[in-house]
Amino acid sequence: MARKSDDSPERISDAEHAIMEALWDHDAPASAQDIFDYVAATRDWSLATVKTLLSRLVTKQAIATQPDGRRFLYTPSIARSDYVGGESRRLVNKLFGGRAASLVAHLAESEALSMDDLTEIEALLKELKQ
Amino acid sequence: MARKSDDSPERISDAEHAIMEALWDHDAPASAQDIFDYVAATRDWSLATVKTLLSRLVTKQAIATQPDGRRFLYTPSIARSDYVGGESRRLVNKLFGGRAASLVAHLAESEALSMDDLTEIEALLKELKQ
DNA sequence: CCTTCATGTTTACAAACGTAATCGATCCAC
DNA sequence: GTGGATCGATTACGTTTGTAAACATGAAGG
Repeated sequence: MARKSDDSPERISDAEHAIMEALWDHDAPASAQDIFDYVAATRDWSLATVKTLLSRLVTKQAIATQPDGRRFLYTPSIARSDYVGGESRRLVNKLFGGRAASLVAHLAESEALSMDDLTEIEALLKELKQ
Repeated sequence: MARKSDDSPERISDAEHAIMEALWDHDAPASAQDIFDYVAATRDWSLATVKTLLSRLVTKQAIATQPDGRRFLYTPSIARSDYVGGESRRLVNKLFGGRAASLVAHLAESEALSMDDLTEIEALLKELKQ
């Protein structure tokens, strides 16, 4: 048998990720031009580049298209929080043997967390624990 | 002018990272063969592949060599904890706008943290806070 | 000495990525 | 209806990555 029509969530590259962020943020279906305008602030890309990235994302099934006249509107087909979760997990697996607590420990020890952060997290944990 | 003899810590790829882990773990200077034996457990690589990755890492100045007879011994030139810190920060910047606390929040909410993890982290925080 | 083996170096090659130009079709304004 | 603007699709091209074979060289054994 073997998987034909797929499952494996194709890896999204850095440049592609910038496009995804634009889509997530601008949370209605957006045209290529919209995305281009949006990312122009941060990335110095040509419209052509944005279009290329959009097609690649469509191929990877990370976004979906819907026709709108003679153009397309694009929508993310995965939720940002799922993506973020996946990437976080990847990192935790790769660097902390899958133990998320180790990540937190590392952040804390390396002072990536301010005192305020600590307090905030502590409150959060308290809430989650009960 | 422009930077000649460099600074920017060259990005380490996934495959290269596996080599780094081997070096960090096997914490004496190691030969290519040593690394090969070491990673054989997890990655089905040929010795040639390991050698290629080692040279690339040398080029990227992530590891240093010291001659040992007619071969080389390799040593990481960056500490694992620095690397881990850098990668973690990268992720936090990319996905959480630089706010590490958001990462923790996300892990917690998405139940990437078990009850035990929560307790463990809570204890950790308590310790760090005072 | 000559063969064999170990070792680093060079070269290889396909896939993914970053970045874009070009092409073909369509729509809009004159 | 014609010329320019606008779109998606196709093609391009250099770099990085994954994976390795081929090559050169020196050591070691017989």
